[in-house]
Parts: sequence; structure tokens; C-alpha cells
Amino acid sequence: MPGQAPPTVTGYALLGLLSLRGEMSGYGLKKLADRTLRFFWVAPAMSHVYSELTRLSRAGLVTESLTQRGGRRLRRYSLSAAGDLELRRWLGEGEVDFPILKHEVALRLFLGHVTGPDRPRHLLARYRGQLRARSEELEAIRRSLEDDPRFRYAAMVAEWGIRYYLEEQQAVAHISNQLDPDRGPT
Amino acid sequence: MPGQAPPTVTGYALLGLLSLRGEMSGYGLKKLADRTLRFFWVAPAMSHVYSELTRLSRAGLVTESLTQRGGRRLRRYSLSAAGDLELRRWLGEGEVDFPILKHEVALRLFLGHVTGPDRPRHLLARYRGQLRARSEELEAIRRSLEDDPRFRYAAMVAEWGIRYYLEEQQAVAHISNQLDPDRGPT
DNA sequence: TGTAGCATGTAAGCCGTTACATGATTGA
DNA sequence: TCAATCATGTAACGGCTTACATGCTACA
Repeated sequence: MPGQAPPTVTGYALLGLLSLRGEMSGYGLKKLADRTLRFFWVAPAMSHVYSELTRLSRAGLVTESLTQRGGRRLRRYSLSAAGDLELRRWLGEGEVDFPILKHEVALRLFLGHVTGPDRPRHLLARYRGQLRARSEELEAIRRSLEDDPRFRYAAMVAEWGIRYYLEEQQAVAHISNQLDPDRGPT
Repeated sequence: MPGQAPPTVTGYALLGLLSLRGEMSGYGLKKLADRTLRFFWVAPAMSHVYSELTRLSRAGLVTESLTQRGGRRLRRYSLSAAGDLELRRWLGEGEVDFPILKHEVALRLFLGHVTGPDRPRHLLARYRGQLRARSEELEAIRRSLEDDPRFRYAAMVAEWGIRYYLEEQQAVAHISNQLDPDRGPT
């Protein structure tokens, strides 16, 4: 069977979540992704999780177990031996892209010459609030990860994120100062 | 003419570049994007720039001027009055998404329980080198922006980026320490 | 009794990519 | 004269999204 396309990065990320938690439903996987992957990769849409899981299953990297509970069919996925191997292979292998940032706030600051300083100033203020909210969210998650050695690496990534959000708040404060009306540009 | 889809964010970004620099070729726009947008939005593929420009042109937001120079046709684009208006409208309007980060290094650290600490440690070291290179690149760009009030906002974004790369280097150092063999996890 | 959460999917389409194709100009 | 850079596109396709469709279960 030639032309089996390798999984996408998101596919591997899902394999990784399964390796962390064991058997899960697509729905559960989505919720877990929202608590983890979302902060440094993507928050995949529900439908995307399902289609990705279908592909992984066809490739033999996850196994499905279909159960009936009441009137509801429940499909649980877990990492197959082949999936575990393939995940390890991918993790050990070469090319890792430099991170990509899609930062609309920065884009709008960049275009400040069109709007004048008021608009970026306002957006920066809002962004700061969002950063605070995100910080708290992520800190709650990090606390929930504490003291379980299995989640040690997850906790490190969470701390990295918290640190980033903090620094970002300071950067925003600094820029807002520069945009201050007193010392302000046109 | 109903059903004219509004430009994408990247479309607006290109309008913004035109507003900053005036008349440019698709090729020139791509090069400019690589020195600016790349750091906080995307580095659009050459072909993407052209197709986006075609759409903007059809929507009347940019005007084309086709000239012949030797055996080569040169198509230059500039912001139309409608484009300028639409750009201002968009910049002034609501919803700005929270930044999205696609961070493969973080993903691989997150999955450290699969590989053990050596692999993330190695990737982190490489990442640090890339961060240094990027820092220098961006610092050169920022210097090229100095002392021109038109580029004031662009310079602020460049400084923001430099600051981010610096903080990221420190974070990486911190994490690498935690992964140190002496105090190391399994 | 109603609603929030659990649960599983299909269809259509957009944004952006890589691969392919072509050729002129500048300067070492 | 050769390579790098300038310059303009088309075709195919991939990853991910939104909108749509359906229905069970727990609990207030």
C-alpha cells in the first residue's frame, strides 16, 4: 500500500496525548487538547480531531474499541504498538521548524502610521487583559499538573507559557508607555 | 455585486505594506513581507502574494500599472482610494484574535515523557542558536528603520520581537537547566 | 422538564503551501 | 559567461475551519 501519507504534526500531537493518558474518546481528546496543545500548537476543531483520528486508525497507528453504553455507541482510541513506534521515530528525527507567530495585535501596531496611536493603544490595553486571563487559566492548569511525575514535561511547558504571558504583559506596558499622549507621535 | 468576499488578514497586511511604501511590484512586496510580516504574521509564498494581489485588484482595493521595460513587463500595485478607506475601516474595527503560536519545540518538550530528557535538551540547544540568529537579523532590520518617523511603528514592533527573542533565550536556558543530567528525570 | 455537557460525524470551502513553468537583467 | 536576482504566474493539493446534522445522559 504505497502512498500512505505520514501523519501531520497535529496527528503526532494526538498520538502524544494518547501516550500520556491512554485510551480516550475523540471528545475527550479534544478537551485535553484544549487544556494543552492549545497553548503552543493549535486548538483543533472537534471535526478535525475526528477526521485525524480516522486517518491515524486507517494507518494502524491507533486502535479503536467500539462499545455500547445505553443507546450510545462509544468509540475509544488508544495508541497501537505501531503508533508508539512511529511517535518515537518522529520525535527522535530531524527537522523542527522555528515557531510561527500569528499576532494580529502586533500587525495592527505595525500599521499604526495609518490609524495614529489611539487605536494600537486601545488594542494593547485589551490584549493585556486577555493576557492576564490566559495567565490565570494556564496557572490553574499547571497547578493541576503538580506532583505527578508523568506530567513533569507538561508542567514545564505550562511554566514556559506562563513566563511568556508575563513577559508579554511587560512588553505591552512598555509599548503603551511609548504611545503615551504626552510624548506621543502624530 | 454581492458576495464580494472581504480580504483576508494577509490581504489587509499587504494593503498596509503598500500604504507604508507606495507603488510596488508583487516581487518587491514579497521581499518587504519577508523583512516585516514574517516576524509576527506570515511569510507568504511568492505565488500567494500574486494571487492575493489579483483578488485585491479585482475588488478595486489596489490599482495596477503595467509598464514595459525592455522585454519585461512590470506590474506595479498601489493602494487605491477605496483600498485606503477599507484598510482604515478594518484597522478601526472590532475583533482582534488572540495570538496563535505554533511551537514545535514546545510540543516536543511536552512529549518528553516519551523520549526522555536528552532529545528536548538537544532541540532546546539548537533552538537557542536559531533565536540568536533571528535576534541579529531583526536587530539589523530595526537599525535600518531608525530615524525615519514613517517607520516608527514598524520599529516598535521590531523591538517587541527582539525583546521576545531575548526572553525566549532566557526561558530556554532555564528549562535546559531543569533538564540537566545531574538533577535529571528519567 | 429543560439545559448543559457528552458524543459522533459529513460537507463545503478557505487560506496558504509546494511544484511547475518561464524568462529578463545585473554584475562579478 | 555564468549565477544571482528580478519578475510573473498556473495547478494541485493539504490542513484546518465553519456550518450542518443528530442524539443520549446527567443533573438542577
